Amino acid sequence: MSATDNKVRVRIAPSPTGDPHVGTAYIALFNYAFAKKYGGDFILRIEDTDQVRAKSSSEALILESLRWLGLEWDEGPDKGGPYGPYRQSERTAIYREHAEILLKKGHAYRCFCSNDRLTELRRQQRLQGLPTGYDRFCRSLGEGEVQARMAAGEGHVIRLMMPTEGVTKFVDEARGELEFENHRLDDQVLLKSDGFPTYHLANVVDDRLMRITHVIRAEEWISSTPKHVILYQAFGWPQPKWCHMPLLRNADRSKISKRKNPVSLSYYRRAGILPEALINFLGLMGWSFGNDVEVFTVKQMMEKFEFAGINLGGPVFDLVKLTWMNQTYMHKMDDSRFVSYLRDEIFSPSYLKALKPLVLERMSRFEQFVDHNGFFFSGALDYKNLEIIPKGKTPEELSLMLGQLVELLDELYDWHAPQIQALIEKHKDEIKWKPKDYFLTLRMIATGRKDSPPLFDTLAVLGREMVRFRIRDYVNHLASVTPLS
RNA sequence: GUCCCCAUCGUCUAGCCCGGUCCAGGACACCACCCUUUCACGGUGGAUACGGGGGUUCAAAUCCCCCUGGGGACGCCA
Repeated sequence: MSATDNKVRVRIAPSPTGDPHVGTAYIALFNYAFAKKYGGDFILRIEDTDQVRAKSSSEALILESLRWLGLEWDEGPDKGGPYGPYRQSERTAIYREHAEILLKKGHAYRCFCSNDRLTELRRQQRLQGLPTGYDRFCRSLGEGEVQARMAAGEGHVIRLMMPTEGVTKFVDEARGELEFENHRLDDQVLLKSDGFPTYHLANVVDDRLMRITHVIRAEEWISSTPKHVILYQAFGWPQPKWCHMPLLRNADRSKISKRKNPVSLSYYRRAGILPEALINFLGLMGWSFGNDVEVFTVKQMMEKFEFAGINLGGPVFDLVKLTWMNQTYMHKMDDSRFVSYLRDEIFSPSYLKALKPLVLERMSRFEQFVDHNGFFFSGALDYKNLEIIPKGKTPEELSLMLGQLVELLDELYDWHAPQIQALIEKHKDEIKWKPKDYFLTLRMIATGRKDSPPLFDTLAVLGREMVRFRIRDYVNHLASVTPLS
């Protein structure tokens, strides 16, 4: 084995299905710190195998966000490297080839079961209190039948043939040895009927082909790891080392989610959180520097990082402490950084340009700009002096309506004024609110004032995360001033 | 429901592996006081935690078991 074979190689493998996620940055940070501690490589791989949900705009945002945080990768889709391509959608031939290998080796089989059958199967299993999972119906299909159905062009998937007895063990670097009974493992789909691989296949194949030595990922993957271990065994490959980081949590301790927390890195950037403050704060999640030191750089972190130092309790992502962290970094800024930050991030040319059509005709002197448009640059607003609850509506009704709205906004694919307008008009009609009640209320919540530029354009410019944040913030405010009975 | 992971102040955590130095340390938030024309920063002090029950031991936050609680996974999503 040559020296390069021993080189530490880790990866971050985000799926480009939406805004760049704070959890991605969190896992990226620990991968980065670990790799750099040992002079290893940090690889960025885009896992865009979900044809339905992958968005090309999302990938660019992920790259931009990780760069903003200073987590620069050594190999990735934009800069290439010796093990490319680094975008899974460009590697489908590789996955098909590997699925064929497993088929030949007798570790996989073709399955023709329909989605309807699978759904019904799961329903029955749950009804009877049985563990859900594929019943391995197609395992027993004869070769002749398989060939015939394939020749007839019948759609099918390729499943992994799990061992039915014994146990699968692996060492989690943060937890020690973990053990799973094989007969409980599902015959995982490896290749979907659209010819694309599932996460399990693509991930294992790529990690091997890209010579990944340590898989550092979130805790939610623990229960899939035995399947991955078995895949490595089926291919006859050596395993990487595994380490699962605790999951970031909402205040109620559930897995961090956009419904309960801002999770978009774009949001934190817009909110004026400094990248080094966010990174430092993330470094405090599940890990500590030691000696009661809380303020440190990535460089300092990577000197000290060890798997054994990981605290397994799921850390609550606390905006208040993040804000404190940001303050300590802000106060240390020099003059030029202060000026350039405001100019490039807060009053950036692109943002000002987006604002121009909304604000210009309402101004007669430039001095009015700041006073009229503060809400375009701030976060939480002050609702104390506004009468937001429409006449004839109860706080409960308003709260319910806003809850529905947040859900709807979340599902909106295109965040542009016409789409936002269509969605909101529809909701308004469905719940039979008067336009004035609905729009004025929303305007006040989004802007903190009764007068502002056109509502939908304003929401579009503010961004999904900010709008959602303000609605949520207002609902909290509402609950605090009117104790719900 | 089934399997798996986890468990120290409200929150982030130190201590736990190698039991005594811990009537548990630091930080955020909170309260009080000081500084101060205001606010903020800063300083000082305060309140607040080993989930419960059994063991083991001279001794347990630290080791073992049970319970409870929390979380995750169970998709042709990742």
